[in-house]
Amino acid sequence: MLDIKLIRTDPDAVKAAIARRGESTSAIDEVIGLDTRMRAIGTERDDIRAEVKQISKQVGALHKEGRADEASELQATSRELGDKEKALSDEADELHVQIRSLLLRVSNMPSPDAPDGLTEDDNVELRVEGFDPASYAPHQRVPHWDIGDELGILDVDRAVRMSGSMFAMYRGAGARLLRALINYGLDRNRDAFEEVRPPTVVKTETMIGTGHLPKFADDAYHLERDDLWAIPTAEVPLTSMVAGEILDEGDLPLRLMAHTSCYRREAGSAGKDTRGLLRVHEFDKVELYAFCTPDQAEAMHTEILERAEGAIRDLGLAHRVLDLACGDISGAGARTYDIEVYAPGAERWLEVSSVSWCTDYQARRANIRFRPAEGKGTEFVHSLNGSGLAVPRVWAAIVETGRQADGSIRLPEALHPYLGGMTEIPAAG
RNA sequence: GGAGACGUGGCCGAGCCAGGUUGAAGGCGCUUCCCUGCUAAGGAAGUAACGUCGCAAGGCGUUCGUGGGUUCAAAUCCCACCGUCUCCGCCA
Repeated sequence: MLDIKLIRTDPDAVKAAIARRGESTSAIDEVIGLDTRMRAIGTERDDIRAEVKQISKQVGALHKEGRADEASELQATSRELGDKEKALSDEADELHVQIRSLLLRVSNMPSPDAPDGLTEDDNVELRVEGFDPASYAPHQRVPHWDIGDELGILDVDRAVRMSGSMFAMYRGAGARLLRALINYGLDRNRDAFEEVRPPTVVKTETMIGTGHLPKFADDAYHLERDDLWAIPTAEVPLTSMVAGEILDEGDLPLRLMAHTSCYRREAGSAGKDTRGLLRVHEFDKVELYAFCTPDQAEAMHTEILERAEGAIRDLGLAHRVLDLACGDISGAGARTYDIEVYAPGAERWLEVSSVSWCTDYQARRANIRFRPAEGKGTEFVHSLNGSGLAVPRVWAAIVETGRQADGSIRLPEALHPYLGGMTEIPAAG
């Protein structure tokens, strides 16, 4: 959520920032109008409330002295004031609700450093590593869904039979590889990040905190009977962990990581890029997360990016890093780096991590503050997140990249300790 | 799921059953100061967040789980919801 005070004092700057995303700014204007009215009404209401309080004290005193008849006159006055107060109060509350619901749908302001542009074509490629299109042998040009069938390590057909399209099932060495990736993803960040295993089904309020609701309700699975939501990413419960709390500056940065399943309806994406593991409704992911002070944020953003990229690099996968253009940054982010791996069999770049700096946008929604060591009062924290390891697409890239001439899969050295010494998945036969 | 008890400030804990000057006693913790060779002990003062108005000092308002209601006035009375605990039931 944006800062209403900033909207009041510098509406043009806010609108200019929002416009960089290609988003309409009409909600901002609407908010300004409603806010002006709400404050005028609020002041009037507060004055009346103060008067009622004064009168009530007098009434109390009069009753004590046994002068009830004098009190009844004051009571009548106060009753009238009370009616007025109620009307004003209702109006102010109504305005407040309107303002909040408008504000909840406005995205974060992109950082001034984020590249201009509205589509993914405007993203800036920061670096490419380990990628040489000419280097791939024909046996590496087999898509993972075919490899999965051939080796019995990925069973999409049966998964679809039990759950519908865009679900997958890992089997045998494939399932073990998945588990290895998760442990690898967690262990390499254990030096600085606390491991958390949060609930994966959460309340509406929790989804609002990160910005996934109300705007993106269609993208999430909703358990209607209990009004609970299946999380699309561990970012949701991790943000909520300290919702409503005031942290000590000494506790910052607070680094957390979590492995969870993630659930996404992927509304509107049926049919495109959905084969195999390219896009699935349920997947495993290790998420890296941090709360910090505004001063620490930039360094933290770099740290998470480096950790996420390091995990990919150490698996020996070709990848590139993109600095997302304003229009391609998700709602809560101010600046986002994407990491994409190259899958030679599927012949495309696959997004495996989105490292976002959300400034105080989520903190404001979830009401997470810190008490500065120097000075007084409280300040909103900054929140940052990024996938430390998103399983399906990394799994796909490993299997395609590692495929050898005989059809066996060479497994990255970094994973060997997590595979009980297994160094390759044998060819079919 | 059934029955009961409970939900107060950073923490503990009064107040609620007899509604009134209670942002809320007392204690702990914390901060500053005094005393002291140092430490301990002791003494004094201070110690919430948010909104709004104001250059500021400060004023006003909101918040005693959450939301409604009764009343001139609600931490205190009534209702609903959420949560915690105990007992029963069920269960990996």
